[in-house]
Amino acid sequence: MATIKDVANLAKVSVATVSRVINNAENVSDKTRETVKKAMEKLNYYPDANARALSQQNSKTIGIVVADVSDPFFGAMVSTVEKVASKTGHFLLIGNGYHNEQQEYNAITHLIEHRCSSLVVHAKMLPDNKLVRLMEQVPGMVLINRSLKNFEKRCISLDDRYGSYLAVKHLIQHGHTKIGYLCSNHEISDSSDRLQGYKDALKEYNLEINSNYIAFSSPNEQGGEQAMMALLERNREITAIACYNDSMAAGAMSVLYDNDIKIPTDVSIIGFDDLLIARYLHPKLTTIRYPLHTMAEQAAELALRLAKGEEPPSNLINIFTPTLTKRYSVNKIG
Amino acid sequence: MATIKDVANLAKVSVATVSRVINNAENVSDKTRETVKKAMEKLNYYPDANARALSQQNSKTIGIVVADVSDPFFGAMVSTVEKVASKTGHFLLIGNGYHNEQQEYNAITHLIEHRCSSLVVHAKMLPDNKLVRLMEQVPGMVLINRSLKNFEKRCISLDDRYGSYLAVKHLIQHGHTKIGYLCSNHEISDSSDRLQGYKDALKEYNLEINSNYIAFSSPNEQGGEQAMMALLERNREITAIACYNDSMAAGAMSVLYDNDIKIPTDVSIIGFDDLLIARYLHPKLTTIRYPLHTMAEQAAELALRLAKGEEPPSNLINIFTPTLTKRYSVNKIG
DNA sequence: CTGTTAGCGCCTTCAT
DNA sequence: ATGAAGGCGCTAACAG
Repeated sequence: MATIKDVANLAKVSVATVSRVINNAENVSDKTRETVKKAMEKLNYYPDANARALSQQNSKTIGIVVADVSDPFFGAMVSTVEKVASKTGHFLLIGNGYHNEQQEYNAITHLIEHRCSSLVVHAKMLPDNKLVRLMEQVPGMVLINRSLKNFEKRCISLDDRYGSYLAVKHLIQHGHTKIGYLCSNHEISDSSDRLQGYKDALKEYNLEINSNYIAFSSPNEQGGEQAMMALLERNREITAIACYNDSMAAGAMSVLYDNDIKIPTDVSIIGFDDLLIARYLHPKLTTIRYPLHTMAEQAAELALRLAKGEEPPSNLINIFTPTLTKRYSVNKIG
Repeated sequence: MATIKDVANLAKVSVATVSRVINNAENVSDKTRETVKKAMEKLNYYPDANARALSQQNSKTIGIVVADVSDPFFGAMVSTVEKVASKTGHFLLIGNGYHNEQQEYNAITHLIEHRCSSLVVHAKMLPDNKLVRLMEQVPGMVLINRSLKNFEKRCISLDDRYGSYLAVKHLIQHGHTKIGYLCSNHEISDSSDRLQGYKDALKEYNLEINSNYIAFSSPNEQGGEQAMMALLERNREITAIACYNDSMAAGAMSVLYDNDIKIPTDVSIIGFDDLLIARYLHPKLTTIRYPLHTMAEQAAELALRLAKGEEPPSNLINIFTPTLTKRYSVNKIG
């Protein structure tokens, strides 16, 4: 692969001049610029990004770690950050944590090794203390979907508990009292917070919390199927179901259909996240909106600022509030 | 950020020794290794990946370009390649082409600049001649979902036309004769090939090709809605619909429901790709299986081999054959 | 406007 | 088993 030297030789100029052309410096005569460009073209020259990063001490790349790019939730997150990155002339490096502490850690350190000055990190398995150490070392590191003590200003998260509370309250206000909950079995705050929101709503309306009404499984379609089946086995009286997320709701709906239970006539169901799929299930899913796009965008911009040594904007929203998106999967009872 | 020199100083050894520890070289005494590791720990040392890549002339990273990571189809593709990468100790660099020639080109050159020795490229807008030039320059570059003349051995693609033919034949065999087609409006071979497959099947059974039965729109849920509405406006007699992909099918189904048209009682529908969503639509979608996982895996492994200067395995499958996945969205007519 | 040169952080012979 | 030193490709003063 051709180097800057090859180009300089061919164009009969110094490497400095070639470098200037690469970087669009002003002080190069049009004629020289032309010959250099021709030489680059002829040699199929691609400036080595690693060498540039080393020399400039700046890799112009922003890193992101998510649990799994192939999950639509994280896909949307990555996509948003990518847009911010490319708009500011950065390249995006992605790491997958796969819901595993060690892999989350590896992903983050990999990005640090690549000298990403800005980091948007979604890591839920890594314990606080390890995260703290990393946050101290990397000023451009921002946490998304998690709030870390003493670093609140560098965290963008959602009030999960409130979102879930909203969902269940919506069901209660439609007359439901026997409300099941499909819970994620991941041992992270998202799961416990959302479950807590469910309980909050029940308590507020003096409804009993029945552990038979709660089923745990993986927070995806298949998990939704399993959890729904478990719930069905144990109860016939449930008239409404709140779900950890839209994917579980989709799985649950398919099981309900298989059992000839009509939605929302027989059973109402509500999701969480408001992913694309919610609009294309039948009936269209009523759900809780997770303002992922805005949050990811803010996180990316914050990371960029912090990396430059700037302060977080004073009006920055660190904890977002979910809202209800009404569609057609919830009915008044009776 | 600490450098190898800092570590060497603190550990009172030379940088060479530190380098050996970093690379797990044999010839370092246990004692020295210990002190060096302690020093690294103390300084929060992260070896600079850019410097290593430069010095080793090998970035240990594989690059992938897709149209859009946030699209579930490409999410799955990226995820598969990522697994191959991490299994072989590589890091993954992702570029988005956004269905745009210039952006596809930029994405690829970015990856080349980062000295990814292996490249898995999904680029459909870039014309053949540009692609040829790149393929010539980068021996570890592999094309996915596209076949390039004279580079067939470095391409992994699907027989789109046959897949679509299979789908429509399936509908015909269920007695349908008035069959609509929801076509992608992207001007790429995928669109025209799949449309051609639709026509092939009709011809084989001596059915008329009616241009009123074909609607074009974006190959996503929203496009499916639009195309379906267009079809509905123009025809009442259609009893079955073949779709460019599952996303369009999902959009179409939601429109059919909105218009009180029952699936599959009134209208049968068939998708393409067999993404996760197909199993969670109601009714579960009959579709054409795109063996994406296998294909992406093969592409990644091929790219890795080629980068090492090895030949493609002789038994490599370059053109995959789609298959039919029967579910519940297609009925016998009448 | 252009060239010379000293690093950037790390690896890799080659000595010792 | 360890150290010294040149080089990877590029940038950034500094000179001219």
